[in-house]
Amino acid sequence: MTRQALHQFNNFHHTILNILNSTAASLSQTRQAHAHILKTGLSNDSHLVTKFLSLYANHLCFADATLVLDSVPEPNLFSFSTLIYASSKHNRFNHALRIFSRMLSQGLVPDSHVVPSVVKACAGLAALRTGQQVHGIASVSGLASDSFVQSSLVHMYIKCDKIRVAHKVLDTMPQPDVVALSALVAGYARQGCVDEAKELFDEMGDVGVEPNLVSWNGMIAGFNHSGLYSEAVLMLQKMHLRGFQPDETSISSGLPAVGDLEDLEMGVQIHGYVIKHGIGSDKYVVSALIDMYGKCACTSEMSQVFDDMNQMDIGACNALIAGLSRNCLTENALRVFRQIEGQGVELNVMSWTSMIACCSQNGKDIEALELFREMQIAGVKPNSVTIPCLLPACGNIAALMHGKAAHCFSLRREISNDVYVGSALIDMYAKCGRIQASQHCFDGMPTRNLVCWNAIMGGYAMHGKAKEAMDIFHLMQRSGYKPDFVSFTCVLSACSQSGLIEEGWYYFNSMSGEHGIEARVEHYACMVTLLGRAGKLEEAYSMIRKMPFKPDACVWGALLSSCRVHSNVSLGEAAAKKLFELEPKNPGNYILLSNIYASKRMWNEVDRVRDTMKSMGLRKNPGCSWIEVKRKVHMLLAGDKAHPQMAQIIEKLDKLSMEMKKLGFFPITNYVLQDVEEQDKEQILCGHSEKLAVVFGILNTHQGFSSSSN
DNA sequence: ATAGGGTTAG
Repeated sequence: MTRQALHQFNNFHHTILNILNSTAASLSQTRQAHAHILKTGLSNDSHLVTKFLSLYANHLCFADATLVLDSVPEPNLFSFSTLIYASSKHNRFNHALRIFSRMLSQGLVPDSHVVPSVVKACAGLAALRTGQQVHGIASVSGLASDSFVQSSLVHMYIKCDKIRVAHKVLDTMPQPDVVALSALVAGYARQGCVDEAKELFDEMGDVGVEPNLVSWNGMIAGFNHSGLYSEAVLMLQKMHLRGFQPDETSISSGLPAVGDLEDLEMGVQIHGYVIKHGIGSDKYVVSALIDMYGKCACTSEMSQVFDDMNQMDIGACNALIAGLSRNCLTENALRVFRQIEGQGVELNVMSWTSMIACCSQNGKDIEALELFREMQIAGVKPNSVTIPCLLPACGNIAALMHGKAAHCFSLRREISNDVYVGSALIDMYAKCGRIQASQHCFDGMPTRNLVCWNAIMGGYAMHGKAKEAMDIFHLMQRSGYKPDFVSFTCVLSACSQSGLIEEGWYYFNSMSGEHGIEARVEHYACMVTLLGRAGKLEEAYSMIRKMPFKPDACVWGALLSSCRVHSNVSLGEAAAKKLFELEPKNPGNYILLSNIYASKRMWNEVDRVRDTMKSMGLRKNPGCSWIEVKRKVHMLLAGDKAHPQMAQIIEKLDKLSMEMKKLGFFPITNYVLQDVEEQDKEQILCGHSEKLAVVFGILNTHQGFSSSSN
């Protein structure tokens, strides 16, 4: 070696030592040093190897780190441990587990340092089986009494929703620490086991552990997560009284509960606290404030908080979209959504799902379906919340094909067993005229909740199958479910569809009598429909007058429809008068009234109503009737599965409904069925083999219409 | 070289 070379080498060596001792060595420095080490053959030094492993891993260069590990003939426990620790720390859980299994295959016995990192990886992946195996290995290696190991196991079992197992592990700890206890408290509370959480929290003192800020926060978050809003808020107040300063976490966990209680006064008070304590720039706090104002219907305050935010955050954006959606400001929500998209902030599943939910809840069904498509093009994977948000849009416009596609999607993503997905599928199929498919979904569900039962019952009610609906109502109770107000809406509407007056009264009276549920406005609407359709119009009217609250448009609408059926002018006028006040822009009400006049040949009155409509710029919305037609076609096709062209017919129907809604009105009914009476339409669609030819004829006519206009 | 609590979509 020449003198110069030796000098250079010494310089290098010096540099390398400096680099290795500084924790903040840059990636290029690390690479340079590593290259040098490889050239000069110092790579058997296990201390150096470990140092490189840790440097590479902390720069998230796991491939390089693994390469270093590969270059050593026999890495020691310390080297493995370092890499596993770093992998876990940076959420590379699978990597951590791979390295761990390599470590085991080299015959190395894990120690109390490496096990917590491995367990953390299992927790991160919610990999219960692997976690249990690691637990076994730790026990065999005599590490089960190490407090760090135990603490990590507690955490892992909580993440895997095995709270009781976690509790057992904790009970074996001679001195459970505040960390593990707080995690367990939060775990219980999150799962809705409030009593256990409270008990554990209250008994912390007895074990010699004082609950700290984190313990309190865990309780608040847990209560919020389980829907126990007043408990959450109470906890927040209590901790403050006990001398704890609520921090960012306390506030962001407690505020959503304040919003759900619509306690604006407290919300504003907390907002003041946030400003006073300078924690208003925390992104979680900002999101929670937006959420709270949104829930309290204070949209301008909500937007103010958003505008004052100094850093763009997708969580806050999502909260804003949800808030606008909640307050029916669909256009604004869409604008915000597109703005975010344009600003280069990455939209996540929640952003897309919120937007889809917003559209399907606010009458923008086509937009919801289009957003779903766009979302997939954008490469964002829909989840088990996205599907139940999308499906109502399919049902609303009887878009069976889209609904089926969503069903297939949930089967592929293995989320079809989710109770919300299942319930939404049941409802979608029913609305598309496929009650058999609804029943099939219901039967296939491994777990059910009340929502599922209500969905299938509502489906039968919708199809006018009162017997089936009532059977389900009783079967549900025998299966141990207590009916709620939705269940009664379903069973009552089933009765009203089939004119079962006696049964209707029975269920209506049993509601408050046997089940302790106060009748709501929708239950009264069902009863009005039931009585009205049976021709007991005066009785229906007195039902409305006896209601303990202000009748809404549904109730008056039910009366008006009944008056149409029975051609009752005087009561029809009374109902219409109320409806014109409640929803002046709904053309359906004017049409119903004019139909009543027409049935009595009161042509002057007919003209008067039509003139009013015209002067208000209203016109008949044929889209609604078309969707009804379509439902019937779906229903009828379901009974004729053998028809060779069924698939094409349905596909055409779906495409058509999309196009027509886009056009803003409904050519088919206008164009072809314009002058056909209701009962004739019925005949066209429910006749025998000609029916399909007729439907096809309609479609072909429309096809010609639509292609020539394009 | 180990550790616990947070917002927004049904």
